[in-house]
Amino acid sequence: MGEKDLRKSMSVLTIGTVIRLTSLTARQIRYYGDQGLVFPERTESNQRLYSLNDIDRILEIKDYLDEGMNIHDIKRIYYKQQLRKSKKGELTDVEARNYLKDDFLNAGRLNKSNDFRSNRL
DNA sequence: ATTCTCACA
DNA sequence: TGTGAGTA
Repeated sequence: MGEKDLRKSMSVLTIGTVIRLTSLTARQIRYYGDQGLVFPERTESNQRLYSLNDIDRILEIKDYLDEGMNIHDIKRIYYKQQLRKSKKGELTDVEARNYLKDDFLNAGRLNKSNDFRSNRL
């Protein structure tokens, strides 16, 4: 990983900045984090801090949502992407369990109607 | 002035 | 998802 990428992964932007850069509401931005789609850091005062990479991902999520996908579909996409990145590490296995566990928990109550799993990446 | 969590007439 | 309340 180069220095440039390192800078892009530095969490230094407050949610206010993210709002201006993405035209999304604080509610939506925080929600993506709650769903494990982005992982902003936290300051000692519990303030969320986003990186430029987070901005890219948030913008991407926004597009996917506009294209009709739901949080679950997007989760699957990033889940598969990470499987490809780390071919078979122990960390992946652990994270895989977390993703699935989280998936099942949320699947228990809400939306059972949206069952179009088309976007296989 | 900003952001955070929580909850819903 | 919006929004208002009550904080930090």
